[in-house]
Amino acid sequence: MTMPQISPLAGEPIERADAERLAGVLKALADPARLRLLSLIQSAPEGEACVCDLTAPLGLSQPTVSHHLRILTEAGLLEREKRGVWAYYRLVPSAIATIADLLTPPRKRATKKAPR
Amino acid sequence: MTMPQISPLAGEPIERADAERLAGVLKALADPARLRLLSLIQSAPEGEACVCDLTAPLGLSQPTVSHHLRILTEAGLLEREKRGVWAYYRLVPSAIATIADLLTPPRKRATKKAPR
DNA sequence: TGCTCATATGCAGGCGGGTCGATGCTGTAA
DNA sequence: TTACAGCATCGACCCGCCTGCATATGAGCA
Repeated sequence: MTMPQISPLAGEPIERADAERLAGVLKALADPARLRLLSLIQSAPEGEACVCDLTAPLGLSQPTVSHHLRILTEAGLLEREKRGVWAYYRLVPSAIATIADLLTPPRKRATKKAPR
Repeated sequence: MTMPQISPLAGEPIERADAERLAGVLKALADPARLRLLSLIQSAPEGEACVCDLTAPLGLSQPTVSHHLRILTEAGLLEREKRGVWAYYRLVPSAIATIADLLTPPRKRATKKAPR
């Protein structure tokens, strides 16, 4: 899932393709279980966690947790590192920061001041 | 749809209720048609648009457009004003800014915007 | 080689959501 | 009052997604 380059809330209306790409990333975020996964991973020691650490606090089965982690990884929000038998997931901070920037109505394009 | 108060990507793991509220707002955003609606309304003259102006550029039927506008309004992203026969929609800028802030990890603002 | 544990994948059920046609509702104008 | 335009609601269809169970894969160990 590639990240859109233009902001949907500034200047020109966005095209269909850009809207679909951004919607794809937002769909990955728009799930309670996945939001909690991101939160759990972020707050874990070393900022990483394996599947076995995430199953219990979510109250979901292991296949379901793996499924959500896969969606988040394919969306570019998580990165996976296999160490031995365990698979460690960690956030990709620039990805989420990019989404936040895309959603922020930027006054910065052609104007004077950015009250904020 | 009330807005969550805490950031999902900072500090403590979020609770189920907060995750569901934030996911609800993100679900409203995570649709290509609705992203284009927000973009079209934002870029329209006076920053407002009625349904009849939005049907053609989206290529969707009028009931479908009204349906999406309703979802965005109930999520707190749009506000509706009836003037005569027309219903004018405009952005609620603070709502989208709030979502962007929730997604932004406060301490990690050092990450720069994606180049391009 | 076998065995076990952690994880991923396949499959199926059930539910929610996007879309449209038809219809109802509300102002506006003739 | 009647007719019409803009918009919302209703009903229905279809597709995608969340979930769990069962199973496959793969790594470490005896």
